[in-house]
Amino acid sequence: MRAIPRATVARLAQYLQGLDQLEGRTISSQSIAAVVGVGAAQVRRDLSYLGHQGVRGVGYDAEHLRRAIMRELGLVGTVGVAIVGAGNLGQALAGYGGFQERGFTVFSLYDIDHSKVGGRVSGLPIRHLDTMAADARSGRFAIAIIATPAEAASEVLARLNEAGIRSVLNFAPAVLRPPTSMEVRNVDLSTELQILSFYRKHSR
Amino acid sequence: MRAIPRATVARLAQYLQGLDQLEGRTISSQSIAAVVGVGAAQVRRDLSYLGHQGVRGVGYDAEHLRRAIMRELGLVGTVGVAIVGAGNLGQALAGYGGFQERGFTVFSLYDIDHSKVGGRVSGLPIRHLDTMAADARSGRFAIAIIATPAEAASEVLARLNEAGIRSVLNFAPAVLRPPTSMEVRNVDLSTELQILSFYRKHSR
DNA sequence: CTCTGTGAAACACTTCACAGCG
DNA sequence: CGCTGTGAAGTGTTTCACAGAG
Repeated sequence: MRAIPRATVARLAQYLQGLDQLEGRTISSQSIAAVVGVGAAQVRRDLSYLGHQGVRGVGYDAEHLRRAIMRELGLVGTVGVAIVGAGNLGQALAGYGGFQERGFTVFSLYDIDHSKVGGRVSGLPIRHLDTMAADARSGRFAIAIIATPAEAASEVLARLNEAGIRSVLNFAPAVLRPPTSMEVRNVDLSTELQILSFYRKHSR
Repeated sequence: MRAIPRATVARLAQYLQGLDQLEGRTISSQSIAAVVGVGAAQVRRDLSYLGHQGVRGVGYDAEHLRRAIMRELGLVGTVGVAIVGAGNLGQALAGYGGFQERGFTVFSLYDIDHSKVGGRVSGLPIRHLDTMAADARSGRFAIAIIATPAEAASEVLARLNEAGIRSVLNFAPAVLRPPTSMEVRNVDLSTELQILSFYRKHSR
């Protein structure tokens, strides 16, 4: 029963968001399933990885469940995040309001452009990339978001690895081959559009 | 052997990117595998869904393979894309240079803010959301990217569906429940960070 | 009687290992 | 020989269906 499947981890995060849209002290697997669009059996199986959280005949206690999921996802206290690359995308991400309310705090942006370094974006400082490793090691952030051009991405990834960062969200359009010690999630716009293109073609 | 697995479709898009980094007229499953970080057997299995494309003892013809993948992904001619929401993120996406070279053309951004409508971002016009359906129906775009606030997302999705758009990439932090006629890929920053948080916790 | 938790079956996807083609 | 294409085995994930708790 140990070792939560990767697919389940991804859904737990969705259930967490979904809980916000549900009313009532207790909720059933059925109602969660309806909100996130999966089967009720799937929800029960997923939640069973957290141990017995529900009450038979009644459902799950909403608040208790929220905490249990957050604990399992490591969302205790505030998690520090760094944004590497202060270009268009980096700045847009810095302006995204959802971090704070989800328990994430952006510590800083990093760039190598001297005309940007020292400035601020959405209230966040832009620091030089060379200072990143020290900030990482002193625990200012635990997760990094790569928002650089493609050419810079693998270099940045190597530096992050060296600085002991294990979790990376990559927005650069590059195929990154992370060391096994790292967990990298790629969000490549081209790839996503290409996948959508396939499903468009195969829907008529 | 028909019906390409979803997982394979996602990798085909990656192989396509990976081909750019490989030299030579012919390439082996081994070399593709090395570039995108999967097993060679996986690559061969995936490519076999395209029919017999390789030559035993030699490998795959790079140019031929690229075309075969593009054809399968529906990347024939140029595919039109719309960006809904001309805020921070929408503007950042509009400035992303990778669309053109991958065969996608952004037709327009859409917004409801009258101070934005009529303006331009990165050379692209911002049109009123109310004109979107007509543009969709006249074939100006086939894929839409939602870059609105969370509250607006499901309303936009409904409008897109009504306008006959089947393929949507959603950047709004909302759990969207698409009709079965649509294929929606969600890129939710919070969800991604929460998943990364889990793997960070479970790596020490 | 309702709704959870879970064996067991079904399904989906990946990897192995090798026959066979060029 | 080298490298593809693919049965067969293995692994991971989802769904069914129901026992059992409240």
